[in-house]
Amino acid sequence: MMLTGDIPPNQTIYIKNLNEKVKKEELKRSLYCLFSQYGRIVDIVALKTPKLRGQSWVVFSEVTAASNAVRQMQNFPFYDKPMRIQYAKSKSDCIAKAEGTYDKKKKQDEKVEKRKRTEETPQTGAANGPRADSNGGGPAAASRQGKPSAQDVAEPNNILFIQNLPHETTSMMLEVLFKQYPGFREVRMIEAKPGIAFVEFDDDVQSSVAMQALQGFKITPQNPMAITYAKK
DNA sequence: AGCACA
Repeated sequence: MMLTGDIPPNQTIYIKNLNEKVKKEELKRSLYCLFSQYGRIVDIVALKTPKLRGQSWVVFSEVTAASNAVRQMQNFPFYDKPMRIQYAKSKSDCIAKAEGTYDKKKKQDEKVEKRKRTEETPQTGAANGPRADSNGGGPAAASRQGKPSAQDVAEPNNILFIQNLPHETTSMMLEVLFKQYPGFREVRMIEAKPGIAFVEFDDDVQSSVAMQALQGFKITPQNPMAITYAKK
């Protein structure tokens, strides 16, 4: 059975059937969030060009991480669409560069070849207007500093309170993370309060397992999440 | 469906 379509293992995975409505930056962050459970991620490539939208490359530092990701996240519903994951067909530039095997000249030659091939195909002039590739503003890392004194530390219960999230975190991203743990019920976020979330489990044992597992998890390198029990 | 490194 050729689950990976005959492509040899690669430390980069190729993901297709991604939801094309998701903006590039958000997509990258969510992919990072989702796949960093399998290993160190070196790079994520996502382009919104007509030919490349709906696809991404996630580069791991280890092939084994990529292998696990291919198997375990296959068909995972992500933004309402099942991800289709394969190994990438070629080595990522960032890896070649790190290995010192990156050849810029050769690279350009390949591009020229591809150009020729696509130009042989006659184009019918049905162009859409240019798409605005609007970058959302950079992360305004301005969360409040607050050392809880012993008396306001909540006792263990089934609801977790998450702080220090990047402001662009979505409930979908958190759901992806927390639903890996048994007893997961739901994520709640409040429009007016970015950077925090509540995650509910069936009971306090299950919420505690998830807390241990995800304490300090970084959705972006600057944002280790801080998990406590919610106050009742 | 679509394999790049803007």
